[in-house]
Amino acid sequence: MRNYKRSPLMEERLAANRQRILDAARTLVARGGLREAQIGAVAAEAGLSSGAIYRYFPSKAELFVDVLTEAVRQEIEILDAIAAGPGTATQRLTLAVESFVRRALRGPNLAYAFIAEPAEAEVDAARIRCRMMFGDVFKRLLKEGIAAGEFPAQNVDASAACIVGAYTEALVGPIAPATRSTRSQDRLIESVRDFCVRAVGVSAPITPTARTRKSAAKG
Amino acid sequence: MRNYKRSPLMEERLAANRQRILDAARTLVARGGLREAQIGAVAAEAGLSSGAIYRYFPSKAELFVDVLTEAVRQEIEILDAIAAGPGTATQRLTLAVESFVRRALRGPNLAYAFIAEPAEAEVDAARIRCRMMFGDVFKRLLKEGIAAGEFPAQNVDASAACIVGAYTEALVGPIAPATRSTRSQDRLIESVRDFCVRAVGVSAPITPTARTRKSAAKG
DNA sequence: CATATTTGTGAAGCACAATTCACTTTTTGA
DNA sequence: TCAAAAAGTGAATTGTGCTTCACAAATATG
Repeated sequence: MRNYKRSPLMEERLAANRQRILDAARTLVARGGLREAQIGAVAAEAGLSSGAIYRYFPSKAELFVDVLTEAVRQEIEILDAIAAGPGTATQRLTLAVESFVRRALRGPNLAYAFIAEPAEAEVDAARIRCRMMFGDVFKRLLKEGIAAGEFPAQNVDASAACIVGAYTEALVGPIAPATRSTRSQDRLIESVRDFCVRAVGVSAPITPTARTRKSAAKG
Repeated sequence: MRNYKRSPLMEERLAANRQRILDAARTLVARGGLREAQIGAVAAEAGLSSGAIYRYFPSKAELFVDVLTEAVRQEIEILDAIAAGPGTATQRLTLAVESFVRRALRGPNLAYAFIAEPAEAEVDAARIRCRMMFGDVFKRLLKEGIAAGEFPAQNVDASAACIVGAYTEALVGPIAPATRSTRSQDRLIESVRDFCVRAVGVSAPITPTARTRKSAAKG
């Protein structure tokens, strides 16, 4: 028995286990935050023993960096698609913020829980990188809008960070927990979206169903 | 020896110790975040033994709730003074954001480190309350501005939260660490300030030395 | 000054949760 | 079917840092 080789079936099962661990971790974080997502709990949720986790991930920190990375990658893809899509920069910015906030509120998407929550240094570092990635999407959008004359000149680094900060706070801060009904969620989404759009200096405020109106007179 | 009474001198020394503990904790947090501020370190910094801490505070959590509360109270006082002061709502908002960001960047004021950092549930709860207190100051300002016709109607709860989130992110997020020179700090302060002012819907953007200009034409 | 009371000390105790490891079960290859 | 290899188990180990506590030092009272 020199040459041990995993059968394709086994290979698959292992990959499935790994994914189940990631999913379990994600679920627990979405449910109760990183605080609740202990190795034991993750293992139980995944239907494995705590020891088994360490066959798949070298440490708790690395596990959660992976969870975070995966969750954020999905979000970034969506944001990127919107940013690269059709329409004016204003329209795309509007859509990007709205879509992010809506998805976050819907949960258990948890990218948002991750952006905001604390953890061991290693995970923390990954979180900062992720916030930066989100910021970069907006930064690009801002540059385009400024070039197109839609937005006034501004410090795009700062504005991008402010946008990320603004909707994060609105999502995980004191406001969100009180926001339960679909009705009030919609209101929150609109409010945050409009806040961000105004913040980058769009002169004609956007109304619920946004369309470009070059000729719009301002009050 | 039935009726033991502390001499005034002793009373004073105890109060001084208590304050020294609070200061030590504050210093350590400002220096290395909550992560570094362990009971042992706080005790050493205060020139006491770890056991002594527990003569003054029932637990680490309560100690840090007190530290946080004290730090935030100072900030709120300043913000409140600005909010209640003279000038249009726009001017006061401008000044409030600018002043907060400037003070935070100056450090070791650490109110900001506290707003953003994680901790045990108890401290976390206090942090949320504090963010709400900051939000409330802006909320009032927004209401006034709307009443005065300076800002368009908007969800003041959401906008206030967004403002707090925006400058917090700009301060503790990815941007701030790179911001070292006074020059670039000034730029950051201006950028964040302008972002927030535009965000609430002031039609005429504010320039470094702000003045109201009703008639400003747009490009 | 003698004694009760409070304050200060810091090593020991404790709780909690990550990680390891001796062992069992399962899979693989002959 | 059997032995080597790998995967899985979960109780024991470990590390970390808050909290306690038996004792010492200081302070107050008679």
